[in-house]
Amino acid sequence: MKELLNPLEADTHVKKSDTKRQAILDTAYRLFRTQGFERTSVGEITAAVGGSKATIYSHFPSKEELFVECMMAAVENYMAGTLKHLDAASADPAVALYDFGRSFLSFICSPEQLEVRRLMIAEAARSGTGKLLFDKISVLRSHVSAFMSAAMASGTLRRDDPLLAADHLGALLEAEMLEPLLLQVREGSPDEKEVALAAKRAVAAFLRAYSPARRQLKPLQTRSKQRGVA
Amino acid sequence: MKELLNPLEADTHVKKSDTKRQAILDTAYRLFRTQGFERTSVGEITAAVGGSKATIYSHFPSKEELFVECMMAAVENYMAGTLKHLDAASADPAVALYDFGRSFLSFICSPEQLEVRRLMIAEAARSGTGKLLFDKISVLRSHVSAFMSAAMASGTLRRDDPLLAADHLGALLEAEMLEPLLLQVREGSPDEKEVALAAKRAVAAFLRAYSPARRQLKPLQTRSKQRGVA
DNA sequence: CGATTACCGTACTGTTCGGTACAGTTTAGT
DNA sequence: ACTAAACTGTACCGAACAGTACGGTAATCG
Repeated sequence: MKELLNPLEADTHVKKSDTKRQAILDTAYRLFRTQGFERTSVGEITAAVGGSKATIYSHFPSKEELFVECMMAAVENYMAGTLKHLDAASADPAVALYDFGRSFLSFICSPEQLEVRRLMIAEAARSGTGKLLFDKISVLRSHVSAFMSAAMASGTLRRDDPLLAADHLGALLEAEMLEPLLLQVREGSPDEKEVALAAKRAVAAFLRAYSPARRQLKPLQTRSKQRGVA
Repeated sequence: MKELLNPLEADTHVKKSDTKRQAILDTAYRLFRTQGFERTSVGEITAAVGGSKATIYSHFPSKEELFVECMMAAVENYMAGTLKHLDAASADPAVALYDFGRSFLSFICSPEQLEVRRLMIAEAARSGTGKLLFDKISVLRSHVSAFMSAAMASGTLRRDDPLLAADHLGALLEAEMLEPLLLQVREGSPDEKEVALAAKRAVAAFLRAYSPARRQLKPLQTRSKQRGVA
């Protein structure tokens, strides 16, 4: 019953049990996250998941490809964690932005996501894992950008490059907490209250920066043209 | 003549030649930056600097401490690169912020600084190197915060937490470029024109967010209290 | 000059790692 | 029950690694 879920996933190897494969992926993912790629040995994964090293190498051709599959699962998880907070668009864009910002920041600051972020940056050059995550982030960016575009069309935000506005919102959200967390100067994740306050300050600053201009201090129609990635 | 420059630096080892020590540090720093800690072997450093492995181990007790010394030099370099653009305060705070933002962003986006940043995040847990960098960043933050404080006192910026304003400015500056560069989705550093445009957009958004309020939409005296690091 | 000192080159030790071989054991489909 | 596949345990290989030992060389300084 469980083998017919997808017959074309045998691109690399033959078909094997799926539960074992998933158990290996889960354990390897956890160890890679907390220890990094080089400091995690296949023997350690074997001991943690239980079983034999040969089993791992019957499911994955190398440690490298096992790592890449873990990272692909990680970015899928990233998307599931961020995009689900984007559909509930409140009537007031201010509270919609705040709700999104708070849950987004809370997700970003979770220990697992911090570990993934560190790992992605550390191993960005390896097998193009960095691009893997960035492409997923781009999807999120374009979603936020669509929200911005709509808010600009309805007049609740000033007319500007919606993608730029999305980048600025994301940066403001991360401004207070991300750097010390990535550099591990604090021990654990911040609590929800701290996150909520940082998100509140970030959204407040964003709304001040992107509220509609009261007077035409600057020409409104200047849309910056093709600023980088589409 | 050169041995009397500092007689108390022999805390770890005896006094040796300084030029060789510096050559080892420079080479190791470059290799660590481009390849990371684990992927750089002492033999590789030896081959690149010329000489023998025993010489390295006569200057540094272990690979780990050699790495830490490299990172300390890196953060010193970081401070020298960022703080020097902060003194030239123009009359108009807008152009002062823009000048600082552009040079700061250009420095941050240089290949060497990107490599250092990746390395610091990757090896943040090792010997507290992450805290090492963050403490230096905090010095920069407090300098920018002092500038903000002065601008708020003179009425050119709205009254708010100056440290928060500094964080928001820094985040806006990095908003467009840092993430793809850290994840290595682009090949090299952006050119000066791109950096200047991103800085211009960031400073424009910042000035919109932190220009003095025209009317009292929100109470002005609400200073957020003790937001994290002093 | 003589002696101390830094440096070099090479070989070595002990360990760890990624990956394989293989024989035995469990599991699942029919 | 029979069989084929997946799985396990252990042992192994070759390579790479951090760090050491040691004899030889070049430079520095009295």
